[in-house]
Amino acid sequence: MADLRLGDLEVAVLEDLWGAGADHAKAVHGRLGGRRGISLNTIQSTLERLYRKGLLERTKEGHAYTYAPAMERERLLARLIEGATAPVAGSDGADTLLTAFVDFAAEQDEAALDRLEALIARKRSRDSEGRG
Amino acid sequence: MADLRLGDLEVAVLEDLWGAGADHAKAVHGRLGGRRGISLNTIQSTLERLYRKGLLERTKEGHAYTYAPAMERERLLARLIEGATAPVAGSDGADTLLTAFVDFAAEQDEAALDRLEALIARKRSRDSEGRG
DNA sequence: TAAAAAAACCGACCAATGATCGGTTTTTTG
DNA sequence: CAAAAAACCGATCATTGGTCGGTTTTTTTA
Repeated sequence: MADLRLGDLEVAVLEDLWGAGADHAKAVHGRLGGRRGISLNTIQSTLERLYRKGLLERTKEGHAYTYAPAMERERLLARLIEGATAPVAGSDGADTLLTAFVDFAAEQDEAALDRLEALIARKRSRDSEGRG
Repeated sequence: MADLRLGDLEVAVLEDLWGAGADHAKAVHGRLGGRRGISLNTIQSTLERLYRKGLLERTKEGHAYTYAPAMERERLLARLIEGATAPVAGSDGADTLLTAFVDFAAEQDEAALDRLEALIARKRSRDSEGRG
């Protein structure tokens, strides 16, 4: 379940469903198909692939599947980070990766470190509050 | 220069050179080839590919190339994070990604958030010191 | 209930990329 | 100059994502 490769269309479909919440292949195609000149079949295959990857859930409503994201964007991002870095992040504890991320964040913009700290604080308070 | 896919062998070779600092194809093959039952040619191709990707530098010493990592592990990790997440990290500012990372870190182990904070603090002081 | 419409399902092809190497040329060097 | 070492060239294979056409199954609906 580790490494997760996503193509352009797969990401586009995910984006679409994060926006729409849950929908049928046809509707997704309606929104993305035109812009890309892509057939409904292609969208169906892509939905199926995302489903097999565990990134979409689906339920049969009447005759057609309704697809919905199986996780939020943040969760997927976390898995992508994990998948992309795990093979390279040495076994010397996770600090290499934490360091790398701090460097990365600092490169983005000056205020990023502040926001990162704030998010840590919020995460802490939520966790302690919510369960324990 | 964005997306960066690394195969198993490519990562193994990078690891090897982060350890060795700089070396010839033959030496890398000496260390990795046996374990994998891989030919010297395969190692050479892989070094070449990594070189083309900008992940290794090389200089001709005598008749053979000496390859060395073009960046440290942390820098590569940062690029992998960027490459893996950029297509999915919405355009709503970088906070989605920061949040995802905080979640990810928190999942790793309890103390990770503490270390992350410490690293932020250190990064800050280094930066202001260095070019303040 | 039988035809028409809709959607799933199946299988196929293409392109890119990483792993893998054999063989040939070039460069050293003894 | 001959032998050894390494680069260089090109070729094959597997996997994966994008792309469909055609067939079967399921629903409608006339």
